[in-house]
Amino acid sequence: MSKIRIFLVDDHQLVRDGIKALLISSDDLIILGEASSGKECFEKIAIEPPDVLILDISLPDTNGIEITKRVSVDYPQTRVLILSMYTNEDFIFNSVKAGARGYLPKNTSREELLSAIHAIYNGDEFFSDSISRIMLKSYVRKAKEDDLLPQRGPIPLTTREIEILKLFAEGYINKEISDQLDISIRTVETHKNHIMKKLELKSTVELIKYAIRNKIVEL
Amino acid sequence: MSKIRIFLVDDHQLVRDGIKALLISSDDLIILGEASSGKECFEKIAIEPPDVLILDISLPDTNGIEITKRVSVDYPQTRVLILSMYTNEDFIFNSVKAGARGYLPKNTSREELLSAIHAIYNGDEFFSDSISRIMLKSYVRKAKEDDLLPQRGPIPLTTREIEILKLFAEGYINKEISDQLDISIRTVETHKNHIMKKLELKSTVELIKYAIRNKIVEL
DNA sequence: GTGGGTTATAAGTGAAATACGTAAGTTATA
DNA sequence: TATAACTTACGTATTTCACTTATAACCCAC
Repeated sequence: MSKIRIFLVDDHQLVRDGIKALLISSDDLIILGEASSGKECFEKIAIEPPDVLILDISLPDTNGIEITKRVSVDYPQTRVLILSMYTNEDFIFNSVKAGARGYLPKNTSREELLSAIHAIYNGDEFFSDSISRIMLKSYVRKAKEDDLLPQRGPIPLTTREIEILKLFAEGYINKEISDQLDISIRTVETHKNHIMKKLELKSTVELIKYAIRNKIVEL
Repeated sequence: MSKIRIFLVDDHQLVRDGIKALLISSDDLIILGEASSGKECFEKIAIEPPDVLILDISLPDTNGIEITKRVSVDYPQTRVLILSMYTNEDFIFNSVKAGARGYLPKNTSREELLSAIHAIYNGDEFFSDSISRIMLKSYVRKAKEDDLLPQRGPIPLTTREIEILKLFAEGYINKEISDQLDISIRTVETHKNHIMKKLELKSTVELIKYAIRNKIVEL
């Protein structure tokens, strides 16, 4: 069985040495190399891309998220594990968005670090309990926002009006709407006028935006 | 110390009995009552709202999510714990969105159920490991989509064209745009035609949606 | 430095679409 | 049953669309 090849990026010598010390005794891992800056990191991994890249967020010349983005594109076989003292949701979200497969706080244990390395090496994601909690909080927050933003009050339109608005906001012109609903084009226009009046909208552009905001149509 | 008052909603007698059997021996809890439908549930909790409402998703006359919504508004002091055999992300998301404080699969253990009850009674959220994993997967997926959706490729428009599109998508009609930019209305029309041709858009509605998707204007 | 591509400007023209005020017939519902 | 709300419709004025043509400015390459 081949060993998991690790590359370490952290701007503190002591931290790198600490991580190495934690990993050295695991005989299914091998430390391929290390770097203290983004520049050094890219120079070295170009020679031999590792299986797992352990990244700090804050670095002298760049940050772990930028490195993650580039690595995800240029070395898709390399999986990124973020190891950071920063645990705020923005960093986590942006790391994941950039393509990180795992995120650990710096006060993690040796066992957790090893679990994380193995998990992401096997194609899974790994987030420590504390990071998971932060992500779940964010999930809950976003789920609730999902309800608050889109509609400030019920839609005060009739069934027919919503029907017209939906078709219009889907891109049909009045003639097509009148054909589909088998009514006069004038009626379609009137309905649209009523909608605009009711909602106090001044242009068809606002009408379309209203339809999107209120999920009458997809964007 | 007062006991945590529980109310059970599930359309299967056997399930309700099972849950009661699991909880009966905990002397810091008391089963206030139970219901097998939404209607019955609302009738009974109106008399004495519980601290924790344990809800099934599927019910004969409604569903747990609708009940959650109403309870969250009408009885804010009552916390909802969803206990469902359905573990797909949509149900979880919508439950949380509706105001549920916890979500457990039906194959949960007595210990986990008790932990969940105590957690949400204390104002925390509680999701079982399996549910948490589903939520985290979704978090990761959404984080990645966050980058993919907004732009599939760079905007192939000139500065002037973007300027025209921006004003149009803000709701100005051609005449107003021509006045603001101090150009002929024919020029505005020509620009708009060019934009439509370039982007292969068939209606002004699509034009507006394009502008929103590509963040040329706010929704 | 001349030709070619891109951009920004403008116009003609007929057809198509829309805006807006008005109004009649139909349901709900109080 | 009276009133409000909803759906339907038209006339006229305005606006936009679709397609074509045209000119000046600019940049870039050969």
